[in-house]
Amino acid sequence: MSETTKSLNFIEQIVEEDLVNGYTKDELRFRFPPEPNGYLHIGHASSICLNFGLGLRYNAPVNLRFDDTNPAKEEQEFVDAIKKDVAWLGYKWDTERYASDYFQQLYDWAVELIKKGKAYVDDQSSEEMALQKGTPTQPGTNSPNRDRSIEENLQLFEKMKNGDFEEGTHVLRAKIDMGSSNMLMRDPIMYRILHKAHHRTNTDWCIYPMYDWTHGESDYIEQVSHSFCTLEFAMHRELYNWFLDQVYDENKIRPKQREFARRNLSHTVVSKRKLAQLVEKGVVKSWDDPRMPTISGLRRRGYTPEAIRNFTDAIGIAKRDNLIDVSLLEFQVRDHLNKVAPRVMGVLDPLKVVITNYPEGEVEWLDAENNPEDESAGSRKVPFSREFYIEKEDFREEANKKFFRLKLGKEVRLKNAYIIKAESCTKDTDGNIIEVQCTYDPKSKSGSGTEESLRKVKGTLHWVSIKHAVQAEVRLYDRLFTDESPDTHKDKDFMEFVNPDSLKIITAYVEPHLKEAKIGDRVQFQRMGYFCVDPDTTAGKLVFNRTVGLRDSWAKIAQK
RNA sequence: UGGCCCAUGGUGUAAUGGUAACACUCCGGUUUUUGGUACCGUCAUUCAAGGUUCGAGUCCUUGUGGGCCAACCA
Repeated sequence: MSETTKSLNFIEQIVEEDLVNGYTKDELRFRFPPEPNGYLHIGHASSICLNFGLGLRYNAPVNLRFDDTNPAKEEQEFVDAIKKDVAWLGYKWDTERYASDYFQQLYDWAVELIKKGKAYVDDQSSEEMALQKGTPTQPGTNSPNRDRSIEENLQLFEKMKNGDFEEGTHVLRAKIDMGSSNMLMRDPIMYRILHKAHHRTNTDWCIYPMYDWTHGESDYIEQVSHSFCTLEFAMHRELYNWFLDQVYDENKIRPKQREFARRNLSHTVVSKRKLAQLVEKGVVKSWDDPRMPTISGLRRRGYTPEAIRNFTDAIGIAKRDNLIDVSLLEFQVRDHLNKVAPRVMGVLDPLKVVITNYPEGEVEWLDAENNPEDESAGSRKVPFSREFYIEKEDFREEANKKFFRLKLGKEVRLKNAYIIKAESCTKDTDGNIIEVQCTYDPKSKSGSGTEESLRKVKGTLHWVSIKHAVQAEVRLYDRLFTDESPDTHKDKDFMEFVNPDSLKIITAYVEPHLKEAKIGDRVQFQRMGYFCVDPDTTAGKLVFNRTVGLRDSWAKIAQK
């Protein structure tokens, strides 16, 4: 064990300081509080890993709390999807909570605020209230209803709750300070009327608490010690604390809100509205399309939970604006898959090769290592015969010495098989090469230990015996947007940057044993990249998604 | 004519007043039956200007640049 004391991020430092200044370890409690109004995406992963990571680090409970205060947007379907994604990422929440569990408590507290003269019912239109609210540079003015009597407020609020009013006609407001430089403190709305069924409380309520009134109090009810959220909530902290002051009991834990910068990933968008647009416009097929930055999309793409966790770990957490290059994410999948993905051979762009001196009809089952990074992965048998496919790009009639592949008159190693030499090739009437004729060195078989087999030949190709090949649909993905930050241009819509070539579907030929592959299986097609079996796969049709290509230094050389 | 937050290489993060670190990317090299992996090497005096200090990326001031705040959304 090396003594590499990893430096703490500023969030961990806050917790450490609190541990020094009075908190005991068993008082620590965290929460991940999604609104069940959509699918989780890569941006949420940071928050999930931050909160659950803290839980793991301090052996503290982490609640999964659904912030379900707006029945107009929230659905059970999203609750289920979120639970699935968090669990898939590998985290276990202590208890599953819902802000809606606290509706009664919140209501009771609101009544007390009214009694203390700290909240009032306003029956102006939202336009009137907006006008009175002022602007960031101009103070607001008091509502004419601000000094309504406590008795009247109580009656009105009761009526709101009982459903006596139409939507939009009355709200309950906290009486704070219309002159505050913080707009959120200008008598914020605590409750609004919504005659809508809630996915959990159904029609029990027709008044619903607003985020600010709900969030801190929910943290307090759950005795969450640290409530971490993104920077755009920084201004809410003052209000969070004000609401907490109204109900706080000194013998209890007082939750502390702190903010961090949301992580922005390059070449994608993450807002629900924009992702929905991609689905609706048919740019992608679904919310879990492998090109989507959703957790479900990444999962389908073949990303592993480990890769995503390592990614969030590597990018850290801070307060400054950021745009994280996708290469950091891609590195993590490659890094993990390199260790765990079995190697197989698959030809994506086939060119037929015939070994003229190999006996017709003969088949040899050759040994192939499953993973050079992991001896315990063992080996498998791969069929070799007279005719097989190689990649079109692996043959040239002539090429310079930098081309370590098959060319006329030169030798190359077939992975796990023989050394072959290209003798001639045939072309169709358009001049396209359609077949290469080779000879092989029978004594050069891989692993045979003969002098010939030990010969060093520059270049090793993957191949698939034609007679044994299994056809598979392969979906090759590229970044969804050509611009690194598609939705930050003032003069251009993000849809203008959609990459028209983000998906390419081809037919590939793969090793026969892949017929047994199951949905979700991840493999490396040697020299080609990492692939996983898509859920569209059926008994008669194999479908692979390319998760990510291998690093390709040849492509860089070839470009020059 | 406001308030709050932020500023370290191409990217992300660290350095807790003691002489800029780690990862990715890029470029170059070694090993290799994957042009993969692994390994080695190159790439910044920290937005600017002042100030405090023996010493400043770190503290102060003033600029500059960026983000956030006026939903009965979260």
